[in-house]
Amino acid sequence: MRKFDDSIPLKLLKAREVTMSFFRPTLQEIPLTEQQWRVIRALNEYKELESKQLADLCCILSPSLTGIISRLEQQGYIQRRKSTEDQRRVLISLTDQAKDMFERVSPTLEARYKAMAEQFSEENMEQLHDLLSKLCKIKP
Amino acid sequence: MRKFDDSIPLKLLKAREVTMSFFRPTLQEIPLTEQQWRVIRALNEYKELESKQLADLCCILSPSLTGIISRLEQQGYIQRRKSTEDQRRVLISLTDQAKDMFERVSPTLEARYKAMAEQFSEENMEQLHDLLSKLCKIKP
DNA sequence: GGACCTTATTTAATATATTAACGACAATTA
DNA sequence: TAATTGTCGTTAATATATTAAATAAGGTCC
Repeated sequence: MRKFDDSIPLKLLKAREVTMSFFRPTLQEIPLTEQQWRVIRALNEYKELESKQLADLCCILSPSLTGIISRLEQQGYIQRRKSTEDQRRVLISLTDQAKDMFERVSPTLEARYKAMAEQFSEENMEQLHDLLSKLCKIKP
Repeated sequence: MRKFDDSIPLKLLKAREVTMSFFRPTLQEIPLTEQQWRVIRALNEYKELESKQLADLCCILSPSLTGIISRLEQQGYIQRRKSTEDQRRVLISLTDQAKDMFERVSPTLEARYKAMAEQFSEENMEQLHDLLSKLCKIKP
């Protein structure tokens, strides 16, 4: 019988917690939640996205994203508009305020990422990226 | 500037979602949540645990565990008693009903795990276990 | 043009995550 | 032994996760 700790889903969860511990303190100071930062980071890169695209990229389910979006909108970090072609679609983008905040905060978070990567080692990091990409391709 | 998808925390999250997709349908039929099953699996192996030990093993924070425990108790799956030496501690264990359910369900879940492991390949699985163990040792 | 089917987003209901703070008890110290 | 300090479990408040169902717009078939 396989042991409790020999579970890949559990180890992925624990590993994720360890990596996030590098960033939580910085995010708390802003303050932003982990998910809010993920959304902002995606929008910073892709400029304007539909709600569903954003959900897929950020690995957040649509119902959760609805709440996250509305809270970020209240905080003045994002704006949304309806697509003119397809009235079902909602297009989301960052406000200038969010872009400024991003430029101000990302250096600190990048530094934390670098600290994490160095401690883990570049070689391990590459191997892990590779394995996780492979793992994401399997289907039930 | 590092790209959005080059984030280890995000890739860990996505990989975990992929692996969990193998088990969710089975758990839904019982029905049990992912976290409830994690708690039951831990208790099946360690027999009796303090709330905090259980939280650490399952990677669930104490406040979340309080709710999970009370719901599992209502469903008749677990029982709790106060430690005689230290009145602060709560000792938690499975009921016979839970043990029966575990014996009935675990073969199916083990089969799903095997299907996942085979698709990913034994070699990749070993490498991933190894890398995740290493990753869990780094500190912010 | 209307019945039908599909897709995008939201709402609702319940469960869990996260942080802060509280109460009870235990160990330590003054 | 009274005060202090620390730990365990819980409660409270807010945010997110999960599933099902509702809404609304678009596309198809006839």
